[in-house]
Amino acid sequence: MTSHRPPSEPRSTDYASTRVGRNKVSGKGAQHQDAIYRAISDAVIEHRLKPGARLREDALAEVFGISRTGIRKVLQRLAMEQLVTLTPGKGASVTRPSAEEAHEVFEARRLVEGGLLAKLTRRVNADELQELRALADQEQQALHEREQSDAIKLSAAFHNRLAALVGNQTLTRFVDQLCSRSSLILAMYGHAGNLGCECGDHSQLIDLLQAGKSDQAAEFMGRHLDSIEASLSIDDAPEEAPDLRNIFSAYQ
Amino acid sequence: MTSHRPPSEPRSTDYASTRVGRNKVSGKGAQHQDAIYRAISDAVIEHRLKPGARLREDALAEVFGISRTGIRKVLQRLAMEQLVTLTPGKGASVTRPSAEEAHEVFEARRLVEGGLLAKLTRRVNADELQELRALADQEQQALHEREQSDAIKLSAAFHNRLAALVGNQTLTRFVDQLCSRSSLILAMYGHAGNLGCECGDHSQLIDLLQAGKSDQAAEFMGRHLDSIEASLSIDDAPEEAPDLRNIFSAYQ
DNA sequence: GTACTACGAAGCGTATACAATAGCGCGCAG
DNA sequence: CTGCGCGCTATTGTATACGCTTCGTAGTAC
Repeated sequence: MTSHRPPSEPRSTDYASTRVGRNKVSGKGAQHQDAIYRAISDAVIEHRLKPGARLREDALAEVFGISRTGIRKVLQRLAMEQLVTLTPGKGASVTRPSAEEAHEVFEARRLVEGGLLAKLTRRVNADELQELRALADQEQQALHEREQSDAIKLSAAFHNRLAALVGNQTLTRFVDQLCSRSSLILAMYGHAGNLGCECGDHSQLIDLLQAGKSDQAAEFMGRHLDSIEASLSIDDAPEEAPDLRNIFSAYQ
Repeated sequence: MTSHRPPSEPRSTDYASTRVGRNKVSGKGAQHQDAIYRAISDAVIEHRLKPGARLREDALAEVFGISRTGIRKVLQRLAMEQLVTLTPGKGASVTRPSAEEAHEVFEARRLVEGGLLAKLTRRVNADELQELRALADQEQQALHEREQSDAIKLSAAFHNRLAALVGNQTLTRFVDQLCSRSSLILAMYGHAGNLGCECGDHSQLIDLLQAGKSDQAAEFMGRHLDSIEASLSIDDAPEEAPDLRNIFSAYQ
């Protein structure tokens, strides 16, 4: 779950239902736009919007009850986080991460999350550990109940929370973005049954964290991310110039 | 009349090409906007725009010869990179990084750049080392010639290039952002004489890199960034509600 | 003399209108 | 029948117009 909310906030902010009413609430518009951002972002992360899906400005404007101006702002923000791709003259679509991009994201996560974990062992406390366990448990439960969307979101939430506990907003936001992109990557290259962090890795990670074994925890995180990346079937680029001759050889 | 605003005297209006309408041979407007982005970004990084400086949309629109719409897009992008701050209803201004933010940025840089350096020792080649040396030399020369702007830019360029050599765009972009923010931090908290990476640190770093001593190089980078951070005078926040009673107690 | 209020200007936020462009189908020619 | 070219439509890109918030200033009352 993305967790930026720098601007003024002391409002009920109960937009989470993705049910963004169309009639003007006559409240602050900025808040509304933030809600739209989260709505689209969540939809992408939960795989309700699949990679490659086109996001027409008019359609979004109508759905959310604001003009294209506001939509464009939201889309631009999403584009900067690499969740959507803006093609000049063509419009916006949900990003289809390339194989290379996928590898980059996981490499970045190994580096940053591993480093964060090393820092974290020195400052984590009991309450925080308990909170992490709760998240991991919820995630496992969602997995068993085949609640795919929830599982995806909770998995990301675990990693995000882990990063947040270090207390460095800059790094936390970066990890958030990487997690969101990972979700996209899973949507493209993951198998149906395999939704990322499935095995009890997260629980084991908490164990290591609790034991204060920082090196092992960091290393474990690395392996954890490795295994996720390895589970992807990046059968690679149906990119430029697919070999039609070969693909359709049966018809020749 | 507003007190602090010399009312629009630079009305020379030499945005010569007049209407952008039809004979715009210069091709895509997107390109133009990118140029505007770089212009503002460079101005901030080179300390030609100081932290806290207000960036009025009208003024920028007139200077660059496009409408506020395009300017807003650029400003939003800059805001996402934390170079400018958008205050709702108030407008844009060059970000004034807080002490905490400054620490975060350097912590992030230690983590990421250190990790990147470890990777880099395994894949850097002679040509690339030479290029890095050239950058470091240029930077030293600029420092000796008191070319402050050039030195700042070259220092950032060195770190950026170093990151780019690893070949991970995602991490490279992150480092770029951190370097830009570092420049802002130096503008706020650095002394006039001390412009960041002044001593021959960069050269030494290349030496370690060339010798293939990855651990030492990573550690050296950490100390390098430490020393920059330590050189700042974060006398800390004259933040909200300065205690005037206390400050001016002598006059009571 | 101080403080509070009301008015005014300046600048941002959003919507709408218009221009340009890319995609697509149709028609015409070979 | 096929291949190419042209015009149309759908959608984005940009500018402009208008309303709202915020800040500054002045005036008045206490």
